[in-house]
Amino acid sequence: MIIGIDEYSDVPIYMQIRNQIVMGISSGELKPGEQLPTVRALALEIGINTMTVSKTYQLLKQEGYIMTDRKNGARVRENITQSGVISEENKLQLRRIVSEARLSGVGKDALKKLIDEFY
Amino acid sequence: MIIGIDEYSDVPIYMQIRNQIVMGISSGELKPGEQLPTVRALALEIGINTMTVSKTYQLLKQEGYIMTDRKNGARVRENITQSGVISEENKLQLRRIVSEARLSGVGKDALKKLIDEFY
Amino acid sequence: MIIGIDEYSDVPIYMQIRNQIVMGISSGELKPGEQLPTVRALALEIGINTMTVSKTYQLLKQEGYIMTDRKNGARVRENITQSGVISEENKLQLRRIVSEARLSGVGKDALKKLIDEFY
Amino acid sequence: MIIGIDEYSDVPIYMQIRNQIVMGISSGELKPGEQLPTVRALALEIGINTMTVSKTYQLLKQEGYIMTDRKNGARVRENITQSGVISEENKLQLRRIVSEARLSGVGKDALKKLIDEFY
DNA sequence: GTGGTCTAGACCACG
DNA sequence: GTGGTCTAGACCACG
Repeated sequence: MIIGIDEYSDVPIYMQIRNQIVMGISSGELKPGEQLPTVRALALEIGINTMTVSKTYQLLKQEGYIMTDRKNGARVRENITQSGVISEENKLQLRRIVSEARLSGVGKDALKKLIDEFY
Repeated sequence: MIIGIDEYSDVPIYMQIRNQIVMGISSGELKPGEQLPTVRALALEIGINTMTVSKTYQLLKQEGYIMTDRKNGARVRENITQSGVISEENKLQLRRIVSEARLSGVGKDALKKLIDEFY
Repeated sequence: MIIGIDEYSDVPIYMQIRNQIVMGISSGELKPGEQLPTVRALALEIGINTMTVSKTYQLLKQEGYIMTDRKNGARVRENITQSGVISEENKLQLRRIVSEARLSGVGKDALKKLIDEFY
Repeated sequence: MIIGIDEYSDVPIYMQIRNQIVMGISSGELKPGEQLPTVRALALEIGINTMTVSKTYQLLKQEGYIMTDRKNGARVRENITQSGVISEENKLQLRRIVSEARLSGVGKDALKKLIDEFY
């Protein structure tokens, strides 16, 4: 899986990586149990500091998306805990996005189509 | 329209206000041409610095949601420009939200229901 | 409140600070709403790096014990969320401590006395 | 006695095994003088490196919980030295657990009940 | 002035 | 070899 950083984005680098890995897991590009690159390898590949990647992995681990075993490095978790609900924060952000889309003249159906595309 | 700040949120205050005003315009709670409170009044009401509210209004103006003139203060724009498309940034955020929801075990339909609710 | 670091401990520095602050909040030494020292001040006082203190504050914030407002720095939260239950991890650790105490010839009552003392 | 490893835990594997054996001795599931499995057998059973089990046994021996001889392998000590006091480290950890429980809204009695349960 | 992020480099425990 | 921790120093957005 290729990870790309937008250096002009307001989103912190460790968060950009985190988001891309989460989307990769959801899309199936990253399979349950699959090895992630080592902290050092990913840092070298992207051209950033190991600490930044380390921060990403710790966040993903704490969120329950990955696990780190000391021998093999980081792996996608086999059984990701499913809360069954959307977080309040994501709900609020979704509401904001829908509002902005509506004011831009984007219809409901276009939004639902994107849901289908991304799901 | 009542504006509330979540002091525990990581979203900057000026952005929280901006988001609530945008959602207010979209929902119709704020009508086209409607007068917004003065910077000073809103700052006093929320209990924050005037500079922060000022930043919000400048952002909203630059985004084309409101217009300001020296005489009448800030007003919701009568004819907000409609690009007809969702911004790339919002698209990416939507994709992230959908991914997280999916991994949480939330179904497509639940997401589409929220679209209906928020639109 | 005075924070002391045991540099020979296996517990990471950021965790030692975190633990002491949590115990300070529980004992009432740190009151709800009370200002914590700034990241820089605490780092200087303890003689460690600001990053390490920053890590502590982020952890405490994520755990819901403190909040950071961008103007005034970090403060003890007024309304700490009460789960009403002991975490599974703490339960397991408690069980280990009780087992070790028992094998050392420490009685039940001595343990309960400590509960009273620390609560 | 069955030993289980939590691969998602931050507690090192050798420590998880050590803790379970100590709790097993305290609960009476492992009797004084009882033979422990060989390093190789236990490693095979759990599916980990022999080095890790070896580390556990060395620690338990050094702590005075077990004794090893070349002929019979490892056995639970008949007469574990009883200091009669709780170690300073365990005391500190107990204090931390009590503090966290208190802030979570858990009462003294619930904690004492756990002492009774685990003792 | 405040916390948040990031770098370059180092050392360590675990396995 | 792996992630986890820490340092010394820097820049930035927010308010």
